Amino acid sequence: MKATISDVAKHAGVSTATVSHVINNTRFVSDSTRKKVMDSIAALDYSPNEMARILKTGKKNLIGFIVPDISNEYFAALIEEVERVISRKSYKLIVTNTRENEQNELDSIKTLTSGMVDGLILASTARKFATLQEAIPDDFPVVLVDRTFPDCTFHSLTISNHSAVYQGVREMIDRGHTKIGYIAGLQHISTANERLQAYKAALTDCNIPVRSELICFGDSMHNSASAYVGTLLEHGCSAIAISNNAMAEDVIYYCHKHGIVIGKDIDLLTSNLDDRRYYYLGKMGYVRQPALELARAAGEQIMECIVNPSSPAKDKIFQASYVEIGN
Amino acid sequence: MKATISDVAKHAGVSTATVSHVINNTRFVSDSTRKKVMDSIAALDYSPNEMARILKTGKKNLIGFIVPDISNEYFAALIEEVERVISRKSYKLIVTNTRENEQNELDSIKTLTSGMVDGLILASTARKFATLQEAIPDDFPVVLVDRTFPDCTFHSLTISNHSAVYQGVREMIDRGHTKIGYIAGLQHISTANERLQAYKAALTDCNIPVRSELICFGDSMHNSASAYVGTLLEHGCSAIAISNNAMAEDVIYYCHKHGIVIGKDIDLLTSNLDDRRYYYLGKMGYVRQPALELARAAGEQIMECIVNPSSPAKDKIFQASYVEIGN
DNA sequence: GTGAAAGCGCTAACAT
DNA sequence: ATGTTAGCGCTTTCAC
Repeated sequence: MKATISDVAKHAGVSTATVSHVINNTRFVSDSTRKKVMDSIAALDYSPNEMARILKTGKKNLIGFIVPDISNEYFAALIEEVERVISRKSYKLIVTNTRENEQNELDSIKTLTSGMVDGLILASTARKFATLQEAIPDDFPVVLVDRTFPDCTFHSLTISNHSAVYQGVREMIDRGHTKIGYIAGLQHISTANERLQAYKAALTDCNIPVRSELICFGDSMHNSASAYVGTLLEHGCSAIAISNNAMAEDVIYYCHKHGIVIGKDIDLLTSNLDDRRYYYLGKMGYVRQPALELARAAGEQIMECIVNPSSPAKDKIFQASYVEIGN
Repeated sequence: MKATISDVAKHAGVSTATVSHVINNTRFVSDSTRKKVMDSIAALDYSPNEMARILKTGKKNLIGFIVPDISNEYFAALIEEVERVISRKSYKLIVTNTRENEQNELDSIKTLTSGMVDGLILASTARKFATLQEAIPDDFPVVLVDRTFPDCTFHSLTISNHSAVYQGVREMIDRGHTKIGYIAGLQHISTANERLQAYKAALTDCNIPVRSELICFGDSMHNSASAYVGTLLEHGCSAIAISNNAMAEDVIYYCHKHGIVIGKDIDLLTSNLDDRRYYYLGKMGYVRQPALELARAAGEQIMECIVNPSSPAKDKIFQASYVEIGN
């Protein structure tokens, strides 16, 4: 079995206190005893049990980040940047992936919040805020990121897509499109919902009827959207707006596979954190997400929550911007 | 503060043993006491401290996965698939990102292996195997994935790129290229090294001198490669092979930005798990990584290691394949 | 049907 | 300069 601190103490002929103090440099130990202890540690291949330490001290220096879809580069970027921010305060980041599954999310919350991490960043796929509130211990430091709820009482950091998507659809209309398809994401996700509303608002404001057969619902992840493109085209769409990047990539792929030239045969509105990947795929509308700013703010916010757990919930909203890319 | 099991016991007027048994359904409790306990749990918003439970029982049902670059979709795909596999055995996955930094990796190893997880999957960025061996407790269930070491004594699951890259470069040569640039990754990474060797071997076998000014070294992550493209072109390269997908994306972006048509002005050899993304970027050579197979095997292997920690180290090597994509 | 108490591996007063 | 020991929150044997 794995050696414990008392094994080391026994082996070195000292007390566990001394061993502990050697490990943590937390009080003076003479060179000779220190050496004995170090030797015993090496001899027994000892390393302290972090769980026991955490249990005792309550200090973990660990943040949890629960994401819905780790294979979406947008969330990957958030993770990377959050990690950067908190590592400067010598915190480490632990990530779990839920695949947009609420039960997975609840399981992760339970594992992480019950003594494992000091704080939690959460891009939630929950249906209702109440579910979350129930799952997370009172006063546990949490910040919601990317997605929130109308009745949310946690800190929340989000990106509003309304005006950018609205503008994107308006541009399509201005370019003469009247049959504009929409591929929506999971409607319990605040961002997905907001984007769909923006699409509808743009149409309505231009007196174009919102037709339900032109609106398809994907699962906000890869592989759910391509099936809809054909249908939308059959319905006569000359333009398609897509809720998020993962589904947009499906659509783009579909188009290329079928020889449909983007920006010519079809007008596309898509979204991501960085237009590099889309730059060369054809001319299209693009909703740019300020993901790094969001991640930085989230990292700083969770650190602040830990220091000051009862500060009033902030509700920071970043703005996505509409751009046109390609050539 | 957060309620503990003895708070609940006190509140319900029972012993901690009873509370524990109610929570875990581990011995009979009369309906009336059970109800009292449940009520107290609700009243105090109690949830058990997982760390304490782990400390006591040693059971965690948690696997750690340390990746070097979470924003690389290849690793994201591995994560997602590993999670799928182990969740079927009701294990959860915890991920940390090292950004190709060895110290980050060592820190993560320490956090995870000292009592937090039952097993570790590791795509290592360590320079030497000895470093790893030192950091990981003896007999801790580990499987190395994607990258390994010549002197590795852990289970290791990798993808050989030698023949695919070799073939890709040979095809370039067959198409008449003689000045073929190479953008290499971090050379302490086994895969990056293997690919560079394959490139050199292909040239040598065709009596084309390996010229060091045509070989550039990136960091295997985004944003390190684009700077080299101009240089390689100035040196007269008509073809470029790129070690991994993250850097290839830089190159592709660079080309499009500068009006260099892929498959016409320049020949490219790149690599990833899935050619979808590259499909429409022009005609190019492509090394396809069987990432999902790799991930599945890794998930199964770590589960087996946990059941049987002392089974002899396996060394499974998958084969990447060369394909031509685009049109 | 329930309780008392030991102990998981560690840290940190309190001693000396 | 170092040792003794209580206790972090939980599970589980043993006892009743």
